[in-house]
Amino acid sequence: MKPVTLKQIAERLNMSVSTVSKALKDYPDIGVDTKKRVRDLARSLNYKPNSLAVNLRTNESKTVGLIIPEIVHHFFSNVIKGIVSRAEKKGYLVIILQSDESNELERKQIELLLNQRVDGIIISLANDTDQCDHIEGVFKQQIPLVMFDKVSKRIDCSKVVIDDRKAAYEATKHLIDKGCKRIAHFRGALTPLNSIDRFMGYRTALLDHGLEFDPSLVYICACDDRSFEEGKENAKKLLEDHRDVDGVFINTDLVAIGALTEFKNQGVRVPEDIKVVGFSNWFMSSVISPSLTTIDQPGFRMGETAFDQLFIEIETLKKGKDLIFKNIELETKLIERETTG
Amino acid sequence: MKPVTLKQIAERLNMSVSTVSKALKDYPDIGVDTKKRVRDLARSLNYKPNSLAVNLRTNESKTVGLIIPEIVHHFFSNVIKGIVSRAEKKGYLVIILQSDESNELERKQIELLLNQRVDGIIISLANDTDQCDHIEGVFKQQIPLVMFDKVSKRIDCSKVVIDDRKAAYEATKHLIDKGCKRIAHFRGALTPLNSIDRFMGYRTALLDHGLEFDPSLVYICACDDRSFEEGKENAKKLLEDHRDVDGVFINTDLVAIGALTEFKNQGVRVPEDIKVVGFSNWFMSSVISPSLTTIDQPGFRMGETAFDQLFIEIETLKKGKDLIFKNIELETKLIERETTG
DNA sequence: AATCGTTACGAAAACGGTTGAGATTTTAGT
DNA sequence: ACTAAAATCTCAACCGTTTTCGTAACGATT
Repeated sequence: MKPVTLKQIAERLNMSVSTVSKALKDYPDIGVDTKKRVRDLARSLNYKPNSLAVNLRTNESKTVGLIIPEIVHHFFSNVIKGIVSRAEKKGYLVIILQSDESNELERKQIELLLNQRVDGIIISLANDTDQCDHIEGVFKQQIPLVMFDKVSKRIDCSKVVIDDRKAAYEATKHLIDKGCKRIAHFRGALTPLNSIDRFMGYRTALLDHGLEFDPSLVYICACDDRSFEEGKENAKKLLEDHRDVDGVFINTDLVAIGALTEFKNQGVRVPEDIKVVGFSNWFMSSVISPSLTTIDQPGFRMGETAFDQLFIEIETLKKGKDLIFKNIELETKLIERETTG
Repeated sequence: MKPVTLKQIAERLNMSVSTVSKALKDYPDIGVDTKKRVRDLARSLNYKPNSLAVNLRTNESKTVGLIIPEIVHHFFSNVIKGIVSRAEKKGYLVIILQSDESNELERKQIELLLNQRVDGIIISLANDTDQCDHIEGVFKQQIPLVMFDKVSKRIDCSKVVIDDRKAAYEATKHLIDKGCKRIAHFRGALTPLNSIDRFMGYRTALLDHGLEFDPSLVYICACDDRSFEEGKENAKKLLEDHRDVDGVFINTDLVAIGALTEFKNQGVRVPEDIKVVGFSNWFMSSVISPSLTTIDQPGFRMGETAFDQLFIEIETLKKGKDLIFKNIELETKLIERETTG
């Protein structure tokens, strides 16, 4: 009923616990026949080491923590999947927590993970996280931490990101190439780095191609769970303010889909009257009509990469060596679909 | 640098480790002033109990395992969110694994979780899981297990489900009420219980309302990552075989969206020529055009409920009492949208 | 016969906390 | 003053493994 322990095996075989332990771990100082006897019995009793004990002894938990702003989200669930799949291969388990875009929750959850003695942490910061002392705490405990997607310049650690600026530049340039002369931008919140970078990419692309940058064409949205509505609202405002706009680059697919809906409701034709480019390549963007041109943000690979880097750092730290932080930028690509057709 | 231990506190205060431990846990046999001294120091040193040690001693890990077929999935990510949020409130952490709809992986992952000594397991079975001896193993270890969504009749345990049959009945009846006379059904794979139940609900609804049940109107799809394509393919076949069909009830929203796409491509008007009802109420169903009438499957609440039940069972088992398995059915509701407008 | 080197195993400390059973001191009751 | 009863604190075992160090046995070497 209760799981078998080394002790029970030792008693049955009339040997000491240490011998059994060593036999199972193939220590050279155990006789071959003893090893065989131990292993046979262990197998037949279905012995599995108690990880709680192993963890305590070895001072590692073989688990990593993952904190993301929102679980129900195409991009993040892809990241989760990437992390989980890599972790499993390396014998690690993943504990998931959701910060709900709240800095405060994020703090608590980091505490939680530290108390749980996770071997490492992967995090995408909440939107309202600007001060990061809670993150510093992680390094004090000698636990590696990798950031992805929403990162902070303030913290010195490995980061897995895309080149938001470049991607946004490409998206905007695509609109220009398609003949757009007056291009609006629905940007994300003001603090997150990636939202800033996308904005910068948009602006640079305009200026590089001899188009005027007009701040009144930039609309802000929080990109939270109201994204879709925000897209509609911004689109509505846009149509009221600027009837001459012929292209929009939008910070997130979901917002873009909201905008598309509003355009359709008001009889504005896409792509004939306005062309639209989104960001992230949510699955639904490929199945709506008109399908949405967007930037593919490789969530799955970001997850994989983030874990791989974390794993390297865990191993490095175990060997007592110094960490070398990497800034890994993954390639994005423009997916051309009907909204810029 | 390294986390503070009880021992260190004890030494500083010239008392024994046990006194410190008890003081922090508010044992009645420790003096009030001692308690205060201990607590003050513990706070100032930022003491946090080492959960690895606590876990070993108390023989509980304060973590639960969750196995789902697919992480990147609107329904499942909602479930995850529900579970994680409830677990966190009760001081539990959640380890997530993905079975990828593979029975074999499922086995391994259950092993993994058992070795990790999780306090409980929540699982939605893989499509191809029909024999369940690996699940029996969980109960042998006295670890509670709760199934949700894709459950098995073969296993005696608590289950959180929706009344698939009733929901499917309602969906089909809705089509009938809207005037459909010849209603097709795109069903899920053959083994999963919920796919069978939905099929039964569909059939019963037809018969109850004097419509003929025609097996050739039933199409099968695996509902895996090719769902969207499957929807298109089935729709294509349907249009080839049965031009007279005026309504379809489809096992999953994503398949339905694939079907809608094919209908649109072929110039079949929805809802005028064919009315469509999906299942699950994926977020995207509300933002596509025409928006999809569907059955709302409360993923978040299912997650919450599953964890709550698991929690009850964990507590029950701790007290040494016998478990009472519950079969919890959550309410679904029909969301009427444009595809049956 | 004393020394040495192997080989094969065991004892015991450790990891960091929990907890019941004493031990010691203080307080109260007669 | 003497004892019973509280009140407070410490001991020590324990959870299941890992790992260092010690040592017994035995044949080989000098």
